[in-house]
Amino acid sequence: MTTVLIVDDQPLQRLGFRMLLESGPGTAVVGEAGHGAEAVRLVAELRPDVVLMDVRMPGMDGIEATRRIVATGGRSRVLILTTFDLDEYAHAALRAGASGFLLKDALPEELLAGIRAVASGDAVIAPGVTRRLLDVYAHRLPPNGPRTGTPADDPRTRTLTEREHQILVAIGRGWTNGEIAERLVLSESTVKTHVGRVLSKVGARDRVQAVILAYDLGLTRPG
Amino acid sequence: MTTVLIVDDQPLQRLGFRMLLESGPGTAVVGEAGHGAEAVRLVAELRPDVVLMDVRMPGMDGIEATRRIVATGGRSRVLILTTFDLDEYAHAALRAGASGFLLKDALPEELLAGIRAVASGDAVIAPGVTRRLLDVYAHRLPPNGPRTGTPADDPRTRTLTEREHQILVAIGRGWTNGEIAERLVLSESTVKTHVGRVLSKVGARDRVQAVILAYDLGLTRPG
DNA sequence: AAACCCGTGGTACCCCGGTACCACGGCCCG
DNA sequence: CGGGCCGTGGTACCGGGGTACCACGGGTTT
Repeated sequence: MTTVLIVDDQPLQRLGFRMLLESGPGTAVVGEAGHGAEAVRLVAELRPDVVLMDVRMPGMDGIEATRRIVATGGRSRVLILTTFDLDEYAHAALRAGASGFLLKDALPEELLAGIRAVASGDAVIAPGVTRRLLDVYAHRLPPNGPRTGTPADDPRTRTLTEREHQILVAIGRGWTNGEIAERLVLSESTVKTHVGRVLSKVGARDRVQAVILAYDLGLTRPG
Repeated sequence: MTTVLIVDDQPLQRLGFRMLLESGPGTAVVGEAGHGAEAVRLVAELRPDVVLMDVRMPGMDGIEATRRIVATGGRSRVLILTTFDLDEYAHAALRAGASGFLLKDALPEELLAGIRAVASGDAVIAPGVTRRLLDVYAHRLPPNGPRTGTPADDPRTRTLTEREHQILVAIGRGWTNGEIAERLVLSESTVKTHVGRVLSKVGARDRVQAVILAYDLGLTRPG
């Protein structure tokens, strides 16, 4: 019997997962969490075999929650679920230590299969994402996968600093450089410097594409 | 017994709705559709009391599907479901003839209550959206609601022309004016003219905010 | 026929955004 | 201690974006 913790900010979505998992034999839902912090807490308490983790959540997101769960060294394995088929996401998720990465538009059987696979120690990646992941990792990592060693950080892929992340979020909200300067209490020059670095790091040619990226990464939530 | 047709492009989400509706007494799921066109077809065939309609779908979206369903004059009533709490959305949905508008993060009980209300002829609007809707409609429409008569189209709220809509989508993809001109085979001057009109119509001060709007409206899909 | 909307195009102007390059203080780590 | 990295800031330059205003042909409505 595989025990599962469901993490998603939408009650209705959780219900769907719960119904699915409880209808199939071999899986049992031992808990639900509505955001990242709660997930981390419940994993420590319930020690589930598999954590079904949504990426986009208010407060602590799925990636960060995954990072912390994996860092505790427990035996729980994290299966990331997201609506979007985006490379950056997959990379971040796997770097955070997730054992799998599936899209929410997966068929119920695929999801069940994924949970079984992850529970038995395998890794699962959504079909569409696999090939591009391989393209990226194949030539710079040992064959046993991304979990061993730090992915070589070339400056282009290097993660954003806290400040830069903050700037990216601000861009994603549609703020002008002037507004960002105002709200973060900076000079516009500084903002421009940061924006420039952010754009070059994430590979966006202008702030418009950075906005798109912010949405794709879930940094900005519609509405 | 209220019959319901579920329309959502994500099988897992449909499953959640189905489980919920079949567990509660008084509601029965008579069918599922994965996109707008299928929804229109199935409504004509199954004549459900209520159509549970997602907004963001590939191909024909929920708004357009709603428009067509309502246009047929059947007795099916449409309850729109969306992830996002956005005015424009609500307006478009209600203009299209929907009987209700709920957010996907609603609690299961709220959803059931919404379906019951819509089935019995009432209108339902998500709490957060209600007030702003009233603010907009209160002073320009008769008290019995948006369904009677055309909402006075002042130029600011007037719907985009087909071309302008196309331009907005292009902006949402992150294209520069030059790229739009190239791909749509126009002069850059013309593109600028269109862009300007789009921005003023949708109330965006620059293309960055138009991109955000495009995401919020579901014109652009992440990934 | 006149009025209107839509799509197309142009000119002119200004400002914001992005880049290149540089500078300095604080901090941490080898 | 010296070398990075990070955050802060500046100057200078230029290209694209946005606005204002105008123009014309084709279609529909009045």
